[in-house]
Amino acid sequence: MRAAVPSEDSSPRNASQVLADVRKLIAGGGLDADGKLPNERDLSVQLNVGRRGLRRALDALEAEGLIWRRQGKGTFIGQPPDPKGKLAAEISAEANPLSVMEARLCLEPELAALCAQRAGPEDLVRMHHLVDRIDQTSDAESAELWDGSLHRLIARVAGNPILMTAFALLDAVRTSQTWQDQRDRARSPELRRLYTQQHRSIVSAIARHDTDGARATMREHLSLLSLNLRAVYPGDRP
Amino acid sequence: MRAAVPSEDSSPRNASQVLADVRKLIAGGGLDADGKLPNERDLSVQLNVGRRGLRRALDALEAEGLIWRRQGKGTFIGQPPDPKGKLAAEISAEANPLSVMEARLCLEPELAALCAQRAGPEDLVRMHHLVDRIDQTSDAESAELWDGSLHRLIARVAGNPILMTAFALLDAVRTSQTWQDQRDRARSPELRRLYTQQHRSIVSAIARHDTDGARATMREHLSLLSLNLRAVYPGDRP
DNA sequence: CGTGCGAACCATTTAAGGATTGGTTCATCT
DNA sequence: AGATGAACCAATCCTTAAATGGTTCGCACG
Repeated sequence: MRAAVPSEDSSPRNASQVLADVRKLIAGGGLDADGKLPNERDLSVQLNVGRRGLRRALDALEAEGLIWRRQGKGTFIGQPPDPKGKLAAEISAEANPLSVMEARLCLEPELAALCAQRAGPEDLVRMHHLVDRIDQTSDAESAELWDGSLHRLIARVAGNPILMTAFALLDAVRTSQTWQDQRDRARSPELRRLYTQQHRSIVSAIARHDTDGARATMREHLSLLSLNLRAVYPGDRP
Repeated sequence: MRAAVPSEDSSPRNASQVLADVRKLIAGGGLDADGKLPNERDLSVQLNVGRRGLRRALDALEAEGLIWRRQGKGTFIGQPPDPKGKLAAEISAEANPLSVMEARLCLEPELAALCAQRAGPEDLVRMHHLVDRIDQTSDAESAELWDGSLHRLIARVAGNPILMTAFALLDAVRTSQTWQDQRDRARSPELRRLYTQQHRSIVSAIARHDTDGARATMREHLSLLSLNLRAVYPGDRP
């Protein structure tokens, strides 16, 4: 490809082609459970572009909030987990799915409210990107990653260190547990549409800086999740 | 030593000699900054006792609370550090009094609501007892301690492991900070009466299992604290 | 037979070294 | 001047061996 078009105005075209290729890769699913992309050296060979050119595409996607990168670790889709979550999980007692959901219902509406107070234009653009990704992804595992990323971004933009750590603990517990049952992910198209609508409502309330609206829509979303969880995990209490 | 007294009633005497030797070592200083003792194998040679005998002495000292041991790590004088300590310190570096209060306003009303669902008779007795103690204590520092105990009890009775961990971190950050200004504690009799009234309202709502009431009264209490805090720490945001 | 002892084995933590991965710089080419 | 590939740098991870406390086993002695 590069050899075929070396003398054309290759720079803008080639860069946008690479960007499109990486987008396709991100959208295509089939990545590891942690959403890890191939390393830069492999990916540049795979996409037939120099590493430097690839990095420029990755820079753009990172700015959009669709990927995160860490030197020595790799490149991953979505938003990064807060490292304090793992630490917090070490000192926390065991939690079951119902108590995790209960904690989410207490915490995340408040985070959404704070996020609505503090979100800037760039944050909102990223949230919209993530909602789009959730919507457009067909495989359940990727949808889960994008979904988790949206919630991570909201928690981060909320801007409170202690609450962020609390959220990170929830995030760490949720992603480390094997009670992610297959049924939990087999979402009917109906349900998926409803979730997406709820995500859009949350982000819309945040965009309007509507604190109460954000709190209410997040609570609504999590209540629905809670209902579905209880159908799978009956129990008298968390 | 053992060779010199093999035929006497050596067991109790030898054991107490070993115990005394280890005590001397503990009291003598000259250990590392982290209070680490030599490993058991070295120490048994040093004190001319078998490892098994040494372990019996160490068992006794551990039971007395003078040392702590961890497999793979070593034996240390004193008590183990609080596992929350590192994480709380990290959070503290990013937090300020306003953000701590903000987190309290988000978290503690929810804890009070869960507590109202789950409190048993014994819990209520303890809560009333603590409220009485806060009321009856004349010095500000003690009142602060009882106050903290009440909030901790509420968080515990709420019964959610994740939220409990979040609260514990919040508590650790709060109590470790030097922002505990003396003015913060010099509460006028007027204000103290109001706080006590609020504490009673909270516990009363909890006793009635009035979830919304508990949430509202806790929020009211913390909002007043927040107001007073803002008077001391002006700032546009947490 | 019961108890103590040393040796051996087991389980957890730590440290070190090499491999992997992203971040940056340098030299060369267009 | 900008793009490119190669080389170098810095951070993270993984593996392995060593260090350390926890426990068991076999033997000796009273």
